[in-house]
Amino acid sequence: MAPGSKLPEHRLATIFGVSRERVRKVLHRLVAERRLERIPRRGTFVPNPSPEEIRTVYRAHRVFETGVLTQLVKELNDAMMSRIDAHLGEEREAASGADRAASVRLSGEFHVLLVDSLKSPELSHFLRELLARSSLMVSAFEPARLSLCSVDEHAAIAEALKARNVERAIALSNEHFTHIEDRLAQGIVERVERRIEDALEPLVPVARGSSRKGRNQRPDPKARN
Amino acid sequence: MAPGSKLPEHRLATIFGVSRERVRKVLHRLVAERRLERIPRRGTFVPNPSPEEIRTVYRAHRVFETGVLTQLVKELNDAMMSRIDAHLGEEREAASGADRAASVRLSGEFHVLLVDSLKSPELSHFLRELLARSSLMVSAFEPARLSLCSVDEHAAIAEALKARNVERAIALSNEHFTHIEDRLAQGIVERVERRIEDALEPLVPVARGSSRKGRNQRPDPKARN
DNA sequence: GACGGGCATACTGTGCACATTATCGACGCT
DNA sequence: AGCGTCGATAATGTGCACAGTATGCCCGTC
Repeated sequence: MAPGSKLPEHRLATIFGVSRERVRKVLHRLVAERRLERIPRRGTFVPNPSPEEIRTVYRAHRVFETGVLTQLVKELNDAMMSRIDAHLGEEREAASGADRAASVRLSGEFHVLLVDSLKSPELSHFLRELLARSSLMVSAFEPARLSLCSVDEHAAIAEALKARNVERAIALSNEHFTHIEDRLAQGIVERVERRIEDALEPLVPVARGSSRKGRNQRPDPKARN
Repeated sequence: MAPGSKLPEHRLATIFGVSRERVRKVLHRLVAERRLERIPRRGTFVPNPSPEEIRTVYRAHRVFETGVLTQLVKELNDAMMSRIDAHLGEEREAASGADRAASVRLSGEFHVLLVDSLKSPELSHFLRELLARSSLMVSAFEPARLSLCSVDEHAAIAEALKARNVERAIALSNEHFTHIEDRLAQGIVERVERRIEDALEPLVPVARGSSRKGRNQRPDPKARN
């Protein structure tokens, strides 16, 4: 599922064995959630996030969690703290173990746990949409390093919360998201460099033939899913 | 457009002179934005917000704007302040004048102005969805008093922002939304009382006849738009 | 050899018709 | 008279087929 690849409705329908209308419905929902992009009369595409978009998404994360932490300090009780501690325990276990998938999932759920404790479906829903977009960007630009959220940074935020230190919790949270953003930005420049190399390769003298370059201008004509 | 009223697809299609599929698409989008409710195989309805839902929406407003104000104090510059002042001027003008519609619109746009200055489409989009839900609740429970946002409260928040006083700005903002929430809660109890009266009326002895109570159990069978 | 216009193809957009299901009135029973 | 069941009706859900359009290839021309 490379960024920029097209998602033809009929192809998806045949792949998943459902009708095209069903595919359309799902695609429209994903577009509404900003997880796909749609150009009228052209088709639906996997978004290719620009550095600017990455910046605005993580800026949203920082502003949002600032509000969450400020409110959370006012409401924090023992039950919440023990839930947070339990979650950090799970995170550490997954991080030390080999279960990369669980580690990634738990990393995101730390922030979900914080906002869910405020008991506002609107806030929870917004964070989940933001996380979905972040995950997409991560999977696009960080196929290797899967665990972006550091457990230690989560633990530090939790410590500041326990100490009822709003300023410190906010500062740590903002740094936390900035770390992720910076690593993504690093990933994107690496990707661009790789693409430039790929684009330049056909131009340097290639000894042995089979240099079919007239057809299939698209980067991945058989892109699926 | 009374809360709880049903929105039949075919009827809307004939009213607006478009195909039913077009209506369906719009209804689904509005449902995704939580501005309508849909029960599978039953239909689409104008939401009848419960007190609990009102609480969570304004809680979201408070938490969200807390984050916005905290960030805004760090970034505030002269251009933004002058934009805010200009907006407050417009609000005052509309409030003193007879243009109720403009007054309501500008009241909401004050908060939009704040979040837009943070230059994150994600944050702006979320606030607009929240405002759409708030407006719906206001129109449902406050048909008379249209201007819920007080211009003075907006001005006070702006003053605290100028003074770089984060705590005060947040406190004023939270109170501001709590005021709106309380007035809505008051509106909802009044509405409930009115409904109870309406429901009780047929039970008290009615002198003159035409008490058709067997048919049309629905509160408004001819509900349109 | 390169550029521009025309044509074939594939994909998206949309209306339509049928199948499915919930609702409401009526009838019969207890 | 109240309640349960059955049938008619209307509204929703879904697949299908056609229309409109962008894309890419091919050929003709400069």
